[in-house]
Order: sequence, then C-alpha cells, then structure tokens
Amino acid sequence: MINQKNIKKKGRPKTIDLEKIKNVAMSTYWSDGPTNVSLNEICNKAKISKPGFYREFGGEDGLMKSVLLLYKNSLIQQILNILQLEKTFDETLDLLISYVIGNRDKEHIKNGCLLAKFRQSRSKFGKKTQEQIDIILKERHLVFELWIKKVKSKGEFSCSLSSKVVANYIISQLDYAVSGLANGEKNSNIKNILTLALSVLRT
Amino acid sequence: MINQKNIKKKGRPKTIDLEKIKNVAMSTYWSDGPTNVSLNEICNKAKISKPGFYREFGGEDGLMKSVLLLYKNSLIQQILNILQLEKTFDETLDLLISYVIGNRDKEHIKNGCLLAKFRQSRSKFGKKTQEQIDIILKERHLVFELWIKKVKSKGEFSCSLSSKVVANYIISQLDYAVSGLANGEKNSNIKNILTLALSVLRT
DNA sequence: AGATTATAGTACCAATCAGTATCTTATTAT
DNA sequence: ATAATAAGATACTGATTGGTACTATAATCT
Repeated sequence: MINQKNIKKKGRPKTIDLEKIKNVAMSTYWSDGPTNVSLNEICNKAKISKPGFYREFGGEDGLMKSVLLLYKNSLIQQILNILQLEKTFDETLDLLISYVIGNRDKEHIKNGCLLAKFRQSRSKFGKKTQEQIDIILKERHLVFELWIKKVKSKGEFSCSLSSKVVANYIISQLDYAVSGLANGEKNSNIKNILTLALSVLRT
Repeated sequence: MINQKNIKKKGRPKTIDLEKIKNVAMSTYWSDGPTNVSLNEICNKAKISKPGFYREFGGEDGLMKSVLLLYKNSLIQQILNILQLEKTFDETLDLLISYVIGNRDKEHIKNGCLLAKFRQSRSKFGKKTQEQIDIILKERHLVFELWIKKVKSKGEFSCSLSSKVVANYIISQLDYAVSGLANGEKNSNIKNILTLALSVLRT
C-alpha cells in the first residue's frame, strides 16, 4: 500500500491546487482577520469554484484547520527552532527578542500573529478549528516548558517559579510584543517593554 | 441660549432612545467584536428603524465613535481613577492588579477590552472612529505618564527609564492581562504573569 | 383650519453571503 | 465502444448586508 501519486484512478483527474488555496486563505485570514473573510473571496482569489472547494475542505471549518497547520509548520516552528539551538538561557532570550522585533518581513510584522487572531475569536469557529487552535497552543507551551526545564537542569537559570509559569510568562511577553508591533507601536517601544519584561528572568 | 429640553420645536417629537442604541451597540461590539456586528443587527436589537439610525448617527462611523466615548467614560475611567487615589506607588500597582484580575463582572472579563478590540482592527474603521481610538489611547497614556511623574517627584519610585516608557510598560502589561483572561487563561496564571512583570518596577 | 417641519417606519435596492443542484468534461474499467 | 466514476464549473437558492426612496405621523406656526 505505497501511497503512489501516479496510481491510475478512475474519474477526471484532479487539477485543483490545494497548496495554493491554503496559502491564499492563510494570507487573507492573516491580513484581514479570520472572522472577516468570506469563502467567496477565498475561492475568487484562488481561482477555484465553490463546489470544488467544498469537495476538498468540506467547509470553512476544514479550511481553517488546514490553514492553522500550515501556519504552525511555516511560522510558529521558526520560534520553536530558536529554542533548539543549545545556546545559553540569556543568549536564547536575546535571540527571541531580536527575532520578534526585527527579523521578520514588514508584512508579517504589521499583521501580527495569525494564531493569536484565531485564538481571540476561538468561540466563533467550528469544532475542528477550535481543536487545532488548542493543539498548537499546547504544543508551543510544551516546547517552551521543556526548554525551561533543560536550562534549569543545566544550571543556567534558577527561579522559584515553576517551569510552566515561566514558559507561560515568556510566551505571553513575546505574544504581546508581536501584537504591539501589529498595533503600530514603535519598534523601540516594544523592544524596551520586551527587554524589561524578560529582564526579571535573567541572573 | 439655555439648552432647555422643553423648548418647543417644530416637527414630530423625537422618540428614539440614543442611549439605548449606544448601549446595545457597545455590548454587541464588545461580545462579538466590532468587525463582526452588522447595523441591521444593532437596529433590530435596539428596536429602531434603519432610517432613524442613519438620521442620528450618519452611519457606522458615527455610531462607533459614540460607542468609544461611552466605553471610555464608563469603563476606562475606572482604571484611571485608581491612579488618582494618592496611594503609594506599590499600593497603586496592587490596586491595578486586583482591579484587572478580579474586581470586574464575569461578562466583562471574558469579553476583554473593547478599546483593544477596536485598536486591533483600527484600519478597518472610518475616519471618526480611528481618530477617537487614537484620542482615547493618547489620553490614557497621558494620565499614566503624569502619574508616574508624580510618584517619581514624591520619591516613591525611581528608575532610569523615562516616564513615557514606564507608562507604556504598565499599560501594556495590564492590557495583556485583560486579553489573556478573555482568551480563557486561568486567573492564577494571569495574576502570576502580571505580578512578575510589574515586580521589575518595585523597589 | 391649513401650511410647514421634522421624525417614524415600511419596503425596497443591489451586492454579497454560505451552500448546492445540475450539467459538463476527462479519465479508467469492461 | 460503452459504462462507470470523479472532478470542474455554471448558475442558482434563500438569507443578510449597507443604504435609501417614500410615505405616514405628530408636532408647531400662521
């Protein structure tokens, strides 16, 4: 049962470009907000027919779940990768700050975090979308928590607070910095706030 | 030219209840998000006709500006009043924390800050609404900044950072706490984060 | 009483929405 | 060749949107 793509299947061959649809949907949800985008708009932009869309995704819920997975694998993973570089605790904090403040393209900066936008309107979405939001949030928290535990065991960081709380604190501050930039706050202001907030964790 | 209400005016007397419309609009924008509410919905809930609404408010832009003013006078003012109590710096921080974490009714907690919601979608609104968002943000910042300057001059707080930056920091942390609660984060988590973040300012 | 004025509200408009019935087209199976 | 299968795409449905023409109503003014 090898999942071969050239296997001969009955019926008219598929020409629909799923990746294109997901990319169009992601960028539109990102710039306009997930609650402010219609399926008609996405279908028009992606140049597909609505019945085709419904065949592939079932509806908005399926599309949003797919978009969240795409966002996690392409964007959120970049933050998580910083934690795997085996730098010291303080160096890692610096890397996180500079990634959030300046290392992303302007479009991303002014759009903020797509996951945060989904989270803010969580109750408005379908079941699969809500579940996917929760899964990604949990995953992100877990990776941060494991990283904190590791730097604690290495002796690079000691704190009376639990790793859970510290992970939550760092994620919150990074999230806030991203949304502050998206709200038009000056780069330097956000950098000051983020640096000050994370300074309580440094030795 | 006394602004007498019983002055006899020509034409059919007004029966429309402007306060009711503003209150209906505010609570609906608050719970559903300002970009997810239609004028039809507001008119139906407030039991007024659409032509009547357009006569009074001109359109969505005018209504939103009125709602923002109402929100500022009824809710944002409560936070600002805490700064006028002439308590010490540390006591005032404690009061701010407990106001945000626990002293508001459950509906408000789960809805977050209406001003923050407007701010997040600022570019989607009309000119008057955008201007009003900016005015309220500026006012809020100014009140915090003046308070910081006062406690600095009293010698209750000293810090190498400018009053502007400190004011911005405190507002940001309070904003984040409110939105964290609205996102369903546990009360105790948010209290930990906020307390930790503000601890850098304490002596 | 009749003219004037201003508000209330019905009922409409074109545009857009989510979702689908239906028909066409392109391929494989027999 | 013909049947079976599956995808593409037009074109529709009923509901809702922002916005308004128009009419009915209730008051004052002359």
